[in-house]
Amino acid sequence: MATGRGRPRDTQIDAAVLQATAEALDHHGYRGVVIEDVARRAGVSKTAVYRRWPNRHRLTLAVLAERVGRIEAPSTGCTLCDLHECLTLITHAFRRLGAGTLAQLIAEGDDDPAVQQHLTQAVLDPPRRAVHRTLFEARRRGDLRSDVDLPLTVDALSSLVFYRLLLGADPMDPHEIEAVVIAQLRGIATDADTLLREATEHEEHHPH
Amino acid sequence: MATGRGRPRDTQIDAAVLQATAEALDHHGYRGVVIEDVARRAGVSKTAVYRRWPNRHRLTLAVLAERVGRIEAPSTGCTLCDLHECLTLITHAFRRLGAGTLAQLIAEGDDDPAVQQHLTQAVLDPPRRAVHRTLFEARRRGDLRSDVDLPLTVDALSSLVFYRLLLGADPMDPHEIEAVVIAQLRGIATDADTLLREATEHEEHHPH
DNA sequence: ATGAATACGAAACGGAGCGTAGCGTAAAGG
DNA sequence: CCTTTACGCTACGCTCCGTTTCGTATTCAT
Repeated sequence: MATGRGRPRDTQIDAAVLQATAEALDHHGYRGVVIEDVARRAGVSKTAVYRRWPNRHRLTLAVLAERVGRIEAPSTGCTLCDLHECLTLITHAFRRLGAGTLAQLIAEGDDDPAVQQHLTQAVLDPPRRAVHRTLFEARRRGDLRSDVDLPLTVDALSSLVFYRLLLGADPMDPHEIEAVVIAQLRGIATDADTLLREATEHEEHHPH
Repeated sequence: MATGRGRPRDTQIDAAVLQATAEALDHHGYRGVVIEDVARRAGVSKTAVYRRWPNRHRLTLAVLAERVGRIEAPSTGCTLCDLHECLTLITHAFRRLGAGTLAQLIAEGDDDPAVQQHLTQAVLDPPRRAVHRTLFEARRRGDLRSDVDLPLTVDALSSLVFYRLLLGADPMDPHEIEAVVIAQLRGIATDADTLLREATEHEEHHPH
């Protein structure tokens, strides 16, 4: 890899395989990612796939990481708005991913710590960090009590999104997200009422 | 089935297979439930297994339903205590179940609504109902605001348990459960401070 | 008693899909 | 030119699901 000895890899193959994998993922979920089919649709041999990714788990993660990894924590200064936006972003990103796919990836990591770590790093940490950052900023502004357990609150907020995706009938809708964020804020804010008022004003400046 | 024509089924086989399945589940998780192995350890033919359960998914659910289905909603009259107890029960029941197993079952139901429904009914609904009942009692006592979205609050509380089990490093510990319940109560209670005080008194009567 | 229906065990099978290996060819560098 | 690596093709071994076949056993109905 370091030295350029031998025939260089065809970078178009990487792209084609990732493309085909993404399509299979969207159409049939994780179990639709069948290496032989992916290779054929990419116009590539199975060998070429396995030369780049050690197994279909890692291949799939390579696609998902790009989709989910780009969640940015919003920062408007309005705590309620930021949290709402944050959870909305996560909901959208993971809704496209699909419940079965995520569940399958989790299951596969059950007995292999390395697999589990890759999943966590590539797919689960990014949204967590976004929520954490949002809460951190809020606390820095003095919006949150000082005794709030930040990691636990991160879990409390993001867990709902995953739960509804994995186990619920429907993913979260905007109204539900708002209700949860408000209830949560009442539990951890120094002055929840003021935050709610600020959010209402903010809404008037950025309608819909 | 209605008429007793033909040789009756050996009820010991049912028991032996369920037993063997439970052991496999505890030792190696869902993927350890290999029909051929289960049958052998139960001293039974594979045919006998498939005559009773249509596939390993249903066989596994038959075991889990008995374990998880017996979660009873506590009812001491102390809202905080009841919720704490409720979440603790769920955490214990599902910790034994194992993250990989649950994830695998969810994944398998992805493209088959019937499978998904069986899982929901046998494993996921019981804990949900326990939380719901606990919250319902609390609202009936007037401990909760009247505008509280009960189903959503049920999700908010139980989601955390599942999230930590499926995606987190460790399941919830008692201290974390308490912190979450308190924060949540501040968001939905009519008078959170009084509830907390009651819980403290209750604790003195039922120490440890 | 005899026959139909059902259960049981043993064994073999078909199928899906993962990941690997062997072989011949192609492209790069020393 | 020789070594190294990439590529495609094909075949293979492996695991495990769920099915089928066949001979035997057990029960009820007539």
